Amino acid sequence: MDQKVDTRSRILDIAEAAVLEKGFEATSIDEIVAAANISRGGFFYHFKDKNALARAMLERYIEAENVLYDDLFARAKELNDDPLHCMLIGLKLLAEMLEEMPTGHPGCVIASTAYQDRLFDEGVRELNRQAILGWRKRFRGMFEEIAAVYEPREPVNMDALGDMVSGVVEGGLVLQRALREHNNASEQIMLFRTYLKLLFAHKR
Amino acid sequence: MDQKVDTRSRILDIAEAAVLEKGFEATSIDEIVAAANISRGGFFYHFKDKNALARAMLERYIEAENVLYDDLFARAKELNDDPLHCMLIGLKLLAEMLEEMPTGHPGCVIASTAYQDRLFDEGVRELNRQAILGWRKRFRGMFEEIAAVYEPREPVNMDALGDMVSGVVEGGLVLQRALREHNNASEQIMLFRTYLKLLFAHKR
DNA sequence: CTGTCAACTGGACTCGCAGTACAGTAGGAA
DNA sequence: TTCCTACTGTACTGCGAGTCCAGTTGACAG
Repeated sequence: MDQKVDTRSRILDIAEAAVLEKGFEATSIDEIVAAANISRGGFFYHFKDKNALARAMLERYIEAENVLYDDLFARAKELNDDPLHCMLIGLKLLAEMLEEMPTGHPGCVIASTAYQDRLFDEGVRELNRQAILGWRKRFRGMFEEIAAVYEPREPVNMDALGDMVSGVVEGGLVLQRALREHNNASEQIMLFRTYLKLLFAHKR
Repeated sequence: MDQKVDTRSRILDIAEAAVLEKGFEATSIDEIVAAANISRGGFFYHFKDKNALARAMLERYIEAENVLYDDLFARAKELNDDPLHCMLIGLKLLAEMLEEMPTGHPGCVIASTAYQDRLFDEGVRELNRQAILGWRKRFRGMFEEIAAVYEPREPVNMDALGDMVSGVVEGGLVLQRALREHNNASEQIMLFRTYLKLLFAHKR
């Protein structure tokens, strides 16, 4: 049964790498199977079909991303307790992290999934939706803490501002992929950071 | 020969609608052929393969988007000659336009293409790249005009700021697609607008 | 009136990939 | 010894992309 976990997650590792590099559609099951040194039957033993694989990958990816954010902002909080500065430090860390990734960035699976929509079933789409709503909640919470201390210079919709973190990252990754440059996402985050500095300039 | 143009652009119309709704991969040639009332042979007479179709669609789409931006900011300029206010009005118009689209928005083909990368050949990828670089140039130009009149409160990279327009739109559309909401893109644009207001607050 | 050409039709075929079915097997747990 | 999990291996279906090609239709040119 350790074997099971082992093979399953080996498939997921291989599939994730391939999908992030070439896209879901361009990654064939035969290819995964060959790389994992298993038979086609073995693959379908673990995953009913490609949708099941997509779902499992998304779940893992979202989980990892959440852990990453938890971690990042926990470290930021250690460095500065003020909610605004914590946010700013966290974003800086995020930008640095994105920049350090040699191949650019794995590229967010969310956008990829969103744009290949009909290839996936409702389960995958709902997972995707919940992930973004989760990030909205997370960041809105943080912005509300900031707004409790700093009065925004201009009125903003907190949900939309929360979404803007995801949006700026996703948008930056789209640019990065399309342009074949490697620091667009981190630059976009840095611009967003100065936005926040301007928006929450003075304490209440 | 009118027939040729006619059929070709009918294929493009049908393909574009299908691709924006379901994605490129999920749209089969058989399906396009059926909707256009032509034979498979007829399709391949006009387009060598699916890549040629993608290229033609992208060209048309980018051209249309450029015309749209020209138009939008020309109207904005009529309303206010000041470069900052022209930008702000243009973005407002863009946001309204996105919101008025009943089905959400056709969804930007750029992001879609970027994330299905390996499905396309170098020609398609390069087209995509050039489109984004074109927008970067356009918006950077506008921001430089603004910066000549208004001093930015914080230093910003003008290329990155130019990219941010595309990024915010793309990112907003990704959110919109994934969340199945319909005003995320326009909300994101409005947030970006208040960013610009804060950034370029006082005249030199 | 004839020939040419562009714009198709229609059918047959190859190939790669997803997914199904199912029979068989190796190895550990009860 | 038996049962179960985690596979292997093979064979088959079906779909969609792309190829090949022979034949048709209608406009226009000489």
